[in-house]
Amino acid sequence: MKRAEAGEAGSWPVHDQVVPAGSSSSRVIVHVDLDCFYAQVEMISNPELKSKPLGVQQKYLVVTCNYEARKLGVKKLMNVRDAKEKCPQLVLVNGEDLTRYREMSYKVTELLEEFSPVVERLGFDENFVDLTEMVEKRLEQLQSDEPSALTVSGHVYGNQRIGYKTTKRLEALGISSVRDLQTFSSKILEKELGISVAQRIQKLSFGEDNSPVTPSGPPQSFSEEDSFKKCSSEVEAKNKIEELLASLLNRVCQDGRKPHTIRLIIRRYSSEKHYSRESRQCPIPSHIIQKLGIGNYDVMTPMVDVLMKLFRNMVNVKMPFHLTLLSVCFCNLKALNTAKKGTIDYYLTPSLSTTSRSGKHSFKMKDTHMEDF
DNA sequence: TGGGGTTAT
DNA sequence: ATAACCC
Repeated sequence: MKRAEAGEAGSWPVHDQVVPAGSSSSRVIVHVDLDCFYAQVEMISNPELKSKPLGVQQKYLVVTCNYEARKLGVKKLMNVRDAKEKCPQLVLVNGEDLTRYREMSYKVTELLEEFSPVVERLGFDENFVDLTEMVEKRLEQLQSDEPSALTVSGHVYGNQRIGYKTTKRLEALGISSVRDLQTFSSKILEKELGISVAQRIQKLSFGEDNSPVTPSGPPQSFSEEDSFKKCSSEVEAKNKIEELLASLLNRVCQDGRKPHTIRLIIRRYSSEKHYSRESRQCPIPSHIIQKLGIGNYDVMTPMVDVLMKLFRNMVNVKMPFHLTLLSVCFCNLKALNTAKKGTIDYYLTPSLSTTSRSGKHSFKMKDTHMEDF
């Protein structure tokens, strides 16, 4: 059972299931959910914060806070004004740069991968670990050592969080609780939501989730975004895009793989709630891809040119415009190593160094190939 | 509502 | 390219 959360039973009708010992279908999946992760990272960085009510701020939101702050009435995603009003002593740190959170997040995942490689990430602060194999092996070991009555049982809890849109559609059908969903006609639900969504959520309503834990592996995309009150000129947009791109290039450089697609995302100002984004993407020209490992100096300008073309494709710069968000995304990541084993290119990777700027590129031996010798 | 991510269509 | 979902 995945996504089982004992703590959240609350008002939800809970469906406990006994997992029989040795049952061939039972799986052992641990859900590791770190609470107030960003705040914890900040407290590790600066232990003086540990004794204080701490909030992590992004723009005018307190996106998360530590327990001290929670005791004093601060909630996740609370307005900074409201939070300060509730808790004037609240210490705020800026958490708009996710670099350290992302790094710590992957450290947690890597730690869990030592128990089993089957670890699925969900956001930066949740991991699902499939420990079935480990448990089965230990069970075998125990049974051969001491074949006394060995019974293992556990229980799982059904938990439902249906997404915003689906919630609205279900409400329209008069479905507002898990019980309602359990008893609702499958046929009608399938007609309303499509067979895929209908069957899945109805199984979930009974606490049945047999979806596998899918190892996340390295990320499929890298993106950087920035929101703001107003961006209404091309120059302004270009400056912001350059900032986002610079950070992204550093990240891509460290990752080692090469993105083959680039996307620009905008959010236009709208007085209504609507909150919708638009994007344009295109393949990254191959001559730029080739230079990607080498350092950012040579790629910055041509890449900005590409992005500004995407920008003008979306935004008519001859007309007034008002944007509230810009985001750049690298995706379609490829393991760069098209080089054949045994050739010199296979063993060498372009490297950042002082000589690379003067036109003489340098190369580093890849650690992963040391074992080849 | 931030600044990210994923998968399905 | 967008929509919907997750945190």
